[in-house]
Amino acid sequence: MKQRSSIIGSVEALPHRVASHLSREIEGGDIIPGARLPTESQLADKFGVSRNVVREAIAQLRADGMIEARQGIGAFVMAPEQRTAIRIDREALKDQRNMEQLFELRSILETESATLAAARCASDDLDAIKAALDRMGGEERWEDGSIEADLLFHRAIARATGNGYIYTFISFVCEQIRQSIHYARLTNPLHDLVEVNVAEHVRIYDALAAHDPQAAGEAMRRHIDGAASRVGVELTAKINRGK
Amino acid sequence: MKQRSSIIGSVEALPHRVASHLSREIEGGDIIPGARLPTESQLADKFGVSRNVVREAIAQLRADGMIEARQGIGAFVMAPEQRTAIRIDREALKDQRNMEQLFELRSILETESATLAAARCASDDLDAIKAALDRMGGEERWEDGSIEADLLFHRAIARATGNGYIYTFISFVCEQIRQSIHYARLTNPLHDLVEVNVAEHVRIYDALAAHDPQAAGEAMRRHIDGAASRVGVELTAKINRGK
DNA sequence: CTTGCGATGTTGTAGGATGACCGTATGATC
DNA sequence: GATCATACGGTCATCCTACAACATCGCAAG
Repeated sequence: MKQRSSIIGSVEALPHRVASHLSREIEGGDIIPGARLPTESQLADKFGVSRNVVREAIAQLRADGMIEARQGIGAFVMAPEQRTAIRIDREALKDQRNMEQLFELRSILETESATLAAARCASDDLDAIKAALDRMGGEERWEDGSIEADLLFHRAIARATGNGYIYTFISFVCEQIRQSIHYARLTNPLHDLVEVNVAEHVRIYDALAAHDPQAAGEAMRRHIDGAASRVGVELTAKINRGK
Repeated sequence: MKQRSSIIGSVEALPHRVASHLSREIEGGDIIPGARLPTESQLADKFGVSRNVVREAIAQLRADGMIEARQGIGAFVMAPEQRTAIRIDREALKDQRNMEQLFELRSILETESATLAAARCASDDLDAIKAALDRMGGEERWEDGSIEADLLFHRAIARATGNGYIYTFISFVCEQIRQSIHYARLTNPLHDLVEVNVAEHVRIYDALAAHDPQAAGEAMRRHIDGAASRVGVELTAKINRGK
């Protein structure tokens, strides 16, 4: 079959490209909430793809609650508040300010996570956290393994809160940050900073093991601040949070 | 065209039903991460739908990072940690314990949101918050309008933090809770409780207007606790959070 | 004026055809 | 016998056409 003339040449799949394009148009305000999208056929012509591809793209956006399609009428843009999913634009994180804000959110979640975990964690929770910590301090300080153990550590704490939503949200935010960092600079030895990083984790673990919520929370907050500065993000806007 | 024999009779669209079914199978552990899904044709036969429908369902799951399709090989289940989107199962919120956990997460986010907002909010931010408050206390205390103004109030505070991610996360969590409540019990007069609710909001606003972070945070925490108990959810596991 | 019905447009679903890509088996070459 | 090129079947990616389900509008009959 002859190849249609595509909009852009890329490795990404067509539905994803169409979805991204529509998503940006909606996010950017080109199409206001409540407005109707062009028909599937029109979109197919516009992007130079088949109607089938357009439908798959719309299926993705519809799953997020970004648009709503009604049979016989058309597809409509929905208000951004009633999304059924949270999605973070990886591109936006290249902006230092956005990364800073995401770190601030992470700080909030993780600080409280550590606080709750200190009060609730059982012995097996502590074992899991300790295991992750050992992996970090162990021989596999090389790039990937270390980062993986780092995430494992934080997830283990989140799990120790006993709150599945906290676990989900923290996992998500951390993963977004990790991938964004990993993408920005692939090589990151800096062994002296690794030592600092491990030391911060040890302090968190000690507070958790002592079941001291306040100490755990503060250790975690300092750690996130440190982690942020280590990747070049300064949480300048530090407020005198209720401490 | 003759109607195929569908799995279940429902008003939901076919792709969504297939996606939900697959999602539950993955979430439930029936298909472990890394495993390969049946081919599109097999799934089409299994669900009694066309391959087109299966592809739309997979498109949704793929957008969430739940599965990954590789041309020429098949579709594979991915680890739950590397999802690219957060989605909350509305069904699961019917379980009191899950609702309780979601409220706890909301408490964390909103408390810190109020704290930050108190330190950062500008006069126009306060105006927006005040406007929402007036709408709540105003004449439209009837069901929907009141709840809408309530959400508007909380969103205005989140916006005043200047952190877009905090706004997104809080909007999302609040919306999930609202829809779940709205679904559970459609009628909710209880006018005396409405007065209490408004009073709590006033206290939050006063703290924000006074730019008192600690007072704002505590007022918000008390409000969320109160809101939870008003819908029958007790945040029993209250910890001595770093006060 | 109201009501019913057809025309038209839109999304939803079915089904088949072809291209692109992957893994493996087969067979030729050294 | 070992190695490498090629053929083949399986699978996803995309395209196309056709029809069903639903909504809206206009027009004609009552």
